[in-house]
Amino acid sequence: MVQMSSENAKQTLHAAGRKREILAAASRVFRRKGLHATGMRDIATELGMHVGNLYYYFRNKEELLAFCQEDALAGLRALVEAARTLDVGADQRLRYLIIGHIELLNEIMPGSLAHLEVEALSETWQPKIIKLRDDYEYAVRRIIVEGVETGVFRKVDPGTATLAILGALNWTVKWFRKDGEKTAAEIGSEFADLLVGGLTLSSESECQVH
Amino acid sequence: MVQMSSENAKQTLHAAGRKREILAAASRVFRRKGLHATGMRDIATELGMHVGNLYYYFRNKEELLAFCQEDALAGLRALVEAARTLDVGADQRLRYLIIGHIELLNEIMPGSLAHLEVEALSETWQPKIIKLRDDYEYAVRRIIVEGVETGVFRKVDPGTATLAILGALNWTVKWFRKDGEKTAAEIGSEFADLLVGGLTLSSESECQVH
DNA sequence: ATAGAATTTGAACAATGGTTCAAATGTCGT
DNA sequence: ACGACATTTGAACCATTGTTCAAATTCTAT
Repeated sequence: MVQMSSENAKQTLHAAGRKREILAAASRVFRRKGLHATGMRDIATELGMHVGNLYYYFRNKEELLAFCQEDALAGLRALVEAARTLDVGADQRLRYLIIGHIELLNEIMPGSLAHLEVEALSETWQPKIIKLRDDYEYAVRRIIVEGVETGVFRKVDPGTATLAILGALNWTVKWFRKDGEKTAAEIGSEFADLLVGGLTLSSESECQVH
Repeated sequence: MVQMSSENAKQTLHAAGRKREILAAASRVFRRKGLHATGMRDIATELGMHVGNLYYYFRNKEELLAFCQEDALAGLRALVEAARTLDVGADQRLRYLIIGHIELLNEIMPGSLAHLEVEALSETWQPKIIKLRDDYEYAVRRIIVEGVETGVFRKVDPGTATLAILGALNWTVKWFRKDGEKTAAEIGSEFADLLVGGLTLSSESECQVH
C-alpha cells in the first residue's frame, strides 16, 4: 500500500503484459469459433490456464470483449491519423486508409472482428465503444469531405459513402483467409481501385443525377 | 393417415402460415436484440404464445434460424434472377440488384440479417445455407463478369469486386433505420452510384438511374 | 354432438456457461 | 530464509436457456 514506486510498477507491467496475452488469445478464439460460441473456458484453455484465473485480470466476459474492441478501434484511430498527416490528395489518403484498414483487421490484429459486435455489450461499455467507433467513422468522413471540397471526388453524400466503404472493409473479416491466394494488401489495393474509383470524377462530369 | 386430400391440405396450409408468422416474429426479435441474445422464450413472448409451442413447428432453435436464412436467401435469389432477365447492360443490371438487395434486407424482410450469421449453424444446416449463399454470390459475380466481357466494366477481379459490393450491401443492416432520413431505395441508389461507378471505365455518359 | 386430430399449455429436466472464492502456489525484496 | 504480495488453482454455485412431454384445450369433419 506504501511501496508503489518500482516494485508495483514492475508487477503492473507484468500484469499488463498478461492482459495483452489474454486479449490476443481471446481474439484468436473469437475468430475461430465465433464470438458467442466462445466461452470463458475456451479462452482459458487456449492459454493453458484455468477459468477462474481470467477473473483476476478482467471483471467479467464483457470487460474482456470491450477491451478487445477498444484495442482494435485504437489501431484504426492511429491509422486514420496517419492517413490524415500524409501530404497527398484525398484520393491517395483514402487509398492508404483502405489498405491499412483491411491489413489491420485481417493480418495485424486478427480477431479484432469483435469490433463488429457492439450489441454484445451492455449499457456499461456500449456508449464508450460507440463513441470510439463514431470518432473513427467521422475521421474517415472528413477525408471524403475534403476530397469533395478539393474537387477530387464527386459531390456525394459523405455519410453514405463512408458507410458503404466501411461496410465493404469490415465485411472482409467474414471471408478473408490467411492461406488464401491474396494478401490483405492485395485485396486492399483492389478495394481501393473500386471504391476510390467510384468516388473520383475520373475525366469530367458524371453522375450528377438527383 | 388416410384422409389427406382436402382436410390435411387445409391444416398444412394453416400450419405453414403459422410457421411464417413465427419466422417473421423471430426475425423481428433477432434484429432488435441481436441473434444470440434472443432466446426461445423471447420469440414466444413476441407471439404471445408459450415456449414449448414453438417446438410443435420447429425441431429446435437451429432449424428456426436455418429457415430464416433460407427465406432471406430465396428472396435474394429471386432478385438476382430478375436482374439477369432485364434487357439492359451489366451496369444497369448491377444497379438494379444493389438497390433491390438493400431494400430486401432492410424494408421488405427486415430481420433477415440472420443470414450473416452462418457460423451459428451446425454441420446439419451450414452446408445447405452456404450452398445457397454461394449460389447467390456466384450469380452476382456473373453479372460483373458479363460487364467486363462486354467492355462496360474495367478489367477487375470479379471475385474480389463481388465481395466488396456484397460487403457494403450486407453491412447496411447494421446501421439502417426505418425512421432514418433516407429510404432504402435512396441509399441503394447512392451505393449504386459509388459501386457501379467504381467498376465502370467512365468515358462519358453513365448513371441513367432507373 | 362426438370422435379424432391438431394445437396449446405448463411445468419440469438437463446442460451449458458465467461467476465466485478460499486455499495453494509462486515471486520478490529485505 | 522469511514475510508480503501477486498469481493460480480447483471446485463449486447459480442463473440462463434449449428442450421434452403428458395433459388440457381447440378445431374440424361427419
